[in-house]
Amino acid sequence: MNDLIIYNTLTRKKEQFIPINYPHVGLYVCGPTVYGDPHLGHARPAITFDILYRYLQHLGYKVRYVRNITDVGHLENDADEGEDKISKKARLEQMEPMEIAQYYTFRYHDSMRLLNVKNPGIEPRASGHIIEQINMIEEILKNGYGYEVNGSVYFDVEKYNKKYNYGKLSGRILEDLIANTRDLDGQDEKKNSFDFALWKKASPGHIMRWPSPWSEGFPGWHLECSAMSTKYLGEEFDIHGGGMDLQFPHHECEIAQSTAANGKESVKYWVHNNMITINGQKMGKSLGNFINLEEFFTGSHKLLEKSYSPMTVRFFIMQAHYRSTVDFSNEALQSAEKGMARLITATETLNKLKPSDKSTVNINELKDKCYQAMNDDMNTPILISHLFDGVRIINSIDAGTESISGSDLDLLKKIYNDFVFEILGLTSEQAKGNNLAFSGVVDLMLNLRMEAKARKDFRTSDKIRNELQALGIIVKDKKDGFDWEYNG
RNA sequence: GGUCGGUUGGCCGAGUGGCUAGGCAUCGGUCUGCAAAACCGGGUACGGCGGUUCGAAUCCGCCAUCGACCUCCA
Repeated sequence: MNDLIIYNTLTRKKEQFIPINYPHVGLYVCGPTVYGDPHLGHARPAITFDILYRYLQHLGYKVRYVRNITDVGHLENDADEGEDKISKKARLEQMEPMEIAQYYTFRYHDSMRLLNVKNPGIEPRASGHIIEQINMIEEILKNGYGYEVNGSVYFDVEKYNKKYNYGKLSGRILEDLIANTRDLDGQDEKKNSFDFALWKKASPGHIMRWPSPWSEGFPGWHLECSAMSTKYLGEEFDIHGGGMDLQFPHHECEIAQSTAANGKESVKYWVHNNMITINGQKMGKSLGNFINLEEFFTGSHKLLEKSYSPMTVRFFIMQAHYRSTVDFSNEALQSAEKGMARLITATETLNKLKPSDKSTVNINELKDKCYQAMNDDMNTPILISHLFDGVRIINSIDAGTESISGSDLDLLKKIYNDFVFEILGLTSEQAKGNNLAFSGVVDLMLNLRMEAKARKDFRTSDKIRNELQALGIIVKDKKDGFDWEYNG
């Protein structure tokens, strides 16, 4: 249980995972900003940290998993006058801001359910924690690391950096930031361009606004995560996750805020997943390769040759290490789809295996390798490669070229149940067996085919096979019978 | 321009100073009435140039190339 190693962005090293309050683990992950449909970029962190959550639980930790919903928009860089993303969308569609946020929150939940991503224990909304954010700003002001200008409050990075180290997470040095500053609009209120907003006074047209000691306005970007993680996980907690693109400035600012408010660092392990590319290119709206999850599941995007099931997307993401970029292409997705089908079929074959007196295969070694892979910074591709080695073992036992003892068979079943379904979170999407009448009819047809084969009536047997195949039923002959799969 | 991270065989994608990653595709074989499935086996690698080393794809340097971030974009 103490063998888990994870890569900590803060130290840029793999470190042994030791929770602050064993056996409890606090896990905070940056969730979506709900102003648009969930896309591949949302799937990657959701799945990465779903696996971490599942694995920690599997190891016996009691995990409190917090994943926020950002429904207080963030200022938009290229919008005129720093407009709130959610309120902008609201005006465009003539809806209430909260209506937009609610709609896309449901859309996000729907996609997560399809991807078999477990619900977090707490899913706090930024809009529901305005008071906590205001309190945090007051703490920061009290400690002297913030200043108010015209109803807005900014974080004093330069002062903070004199005592602490601003830039430690992303490897930035304040002097470089000063040297590289660009000219941006609306910077004149700040002492320094790299200062960031804790509270913004709302412009007259800004719909989302709350009262505060400083102005009617809205909280700054990075504050919600600091306030909500502190509220639910405490001033110090174990793991904070999110996409690599959030390292700077978002997570850097979170560190600064928490440290400035509480006087100490809040996060022990920072974990970041890498990004997704499509056909080798960054995914972006302007590049026309922006594919949302629903388009994947239905195959409706023009770059997709076919639809890809949620489990295919999940499996594909897990076949790459979470700290590597992963490139989506039709060819790669289709090979993942086939590979996963083979893995899932093997788990079904496993349940039909008959034990022998003794084993000719080493199941304990397989188990150890699986744990070693997961313990080594959640190396799911290596885990999957071991599971495929196991597939060969399962099929060989089924074919009679290897044998397995009863106790080894039980262990093998446990390994596959634990790793394939519980930890990797795959589910069988194959429809076989869902309907007793349906599978009964297929079995009946295939028994008739067996009889036809027995009397060498191959015209009839081939006709049955071909017509079943046309209906999506794949017939697999075995030595002493048959098996089949339905991909409807 | 700055910081960081990549560049692996037909495609995807791990890993390691010398010992088969794995998947998909492909080729040969076994099985089969045929096919499929399954099993066995084969081929194709480590961006370029130098250096360290008995030995580097793995360490170092330079170059090329791709990507992320660089203050309000999850």
